[in-house]
Amino acid sequence: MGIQERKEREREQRKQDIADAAQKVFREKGFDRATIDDVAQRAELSKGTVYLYFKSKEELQFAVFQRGSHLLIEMFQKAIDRNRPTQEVLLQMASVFIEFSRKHADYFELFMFFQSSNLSKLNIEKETIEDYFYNKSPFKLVFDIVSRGIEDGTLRNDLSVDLLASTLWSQMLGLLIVLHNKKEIFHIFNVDTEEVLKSHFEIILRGALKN
Amino acid sequence: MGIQERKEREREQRKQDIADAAQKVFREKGFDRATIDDVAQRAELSKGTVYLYFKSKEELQFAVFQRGSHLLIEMFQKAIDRNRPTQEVLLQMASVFIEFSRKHADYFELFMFFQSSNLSKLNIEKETIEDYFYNKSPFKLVFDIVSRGIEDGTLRNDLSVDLLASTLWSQMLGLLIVLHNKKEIFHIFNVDTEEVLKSHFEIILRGALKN
DNA sequence: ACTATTTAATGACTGCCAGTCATTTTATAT
DNA sequence: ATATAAAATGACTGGCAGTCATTAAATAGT
Repeated sequence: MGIQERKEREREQRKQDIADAAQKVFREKGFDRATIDDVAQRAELSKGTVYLYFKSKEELQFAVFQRGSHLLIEMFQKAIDRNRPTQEVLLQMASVFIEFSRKHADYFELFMFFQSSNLSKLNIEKETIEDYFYNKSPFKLVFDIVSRGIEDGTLRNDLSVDLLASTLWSQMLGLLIVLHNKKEIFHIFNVDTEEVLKSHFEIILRGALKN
Repeated sequence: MGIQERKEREREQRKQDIADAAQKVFREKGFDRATIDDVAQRAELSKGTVYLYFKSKEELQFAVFQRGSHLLIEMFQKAIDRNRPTQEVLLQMASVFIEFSRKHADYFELFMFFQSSNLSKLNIEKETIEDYFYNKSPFKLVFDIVSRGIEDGTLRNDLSVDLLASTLWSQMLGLLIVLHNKKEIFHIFNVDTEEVLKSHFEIILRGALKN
């Protein structure tokens, strides 16, 4: 009796279709201006149906965020050349992240949004959020490379892999958030955001490499 | 004819009163749940009057943010002991910032909100925002101490004061944003946010101090 | 093939609220 | 005392997230 399974697949497909529609609408109008009716119309469904698949507008937003996250993972994977020295790979990843924040600013702004909200206060299925962090976060890739870096002696070994990876990732993500769309503001202080990134790497590398 | 001046003062006073009310209401209900009517009622004024003084709910939010920023400046000033070595003063400031993000989480969440929004897209008087960055940002204090640190040889001198100060500030603010309210999430990766802060300083100090 | 039952989809409706604006009240000028 | 200007009011509008009673479609039972 494959009916259960087929229904399961169909349900998943519909969910994807709605997320597709949401993605387009959010990109076109921006999250705040977009309405659930817009999304429903785009997906050729009624508003009520959208709510059968996503419990809130925020959950829909989280679904789009996850797609952005997935894109970042792909970009990382494409960029990582495991034949190159670890330091180079790490810098390459950072560079991909910077590129992501610029070329896919709409996605990156979702990163900013969810970093800045108290996830537990959002009307999103807890399971959905946990599944993301357990299974779908791009951080996992960073962990792999940092792990290799500590093993091959590139990175300092007085901090645990978990800790060093978490720290480097958080610093990078945090910095990108603070710099994003702030060119003009940094110019008030006679600084360009590009330079800040460069000096970040100057400081971090000196601080994180071995010896 | 001091009527002009008196009126000016009264207007400013009323603005403060409304901001006071907003601060209380936002703290009690949270920004999203709070309504302008709540604020008006708290200030014993009508909704329309609130809009005579603030052009949008966001502008009211920005006014409260500025109070938080002012509090942070005061906390910095109280903590800075210019007789102590620069490295110690810098760490002391970082420690105050961490304390601020915890003990005044409602204010800090406004920092997060405005860092994560595109300021130019908010319905806030441009002049208000510029005035803040030019005259009221706590970053200025960081700049002073970093400047001293470069002069007295504590900090590396191959980066300009503006640049090093901007970088250290952005790293710290970004990291606090990423860590805030994320204890549980970091635990998924076997890391505590406290440790991340410690290792941040390990890395930054090694990377930013001279030689 | 027909009927009953379960599952999916619909869209009119509700409640809420940011922001507006014609009207009223209060303060100042003449 | 009256005219004019400035400040305050609150009823009203438009828009939208989320709900739910109703309808339609799919599946199961006989």
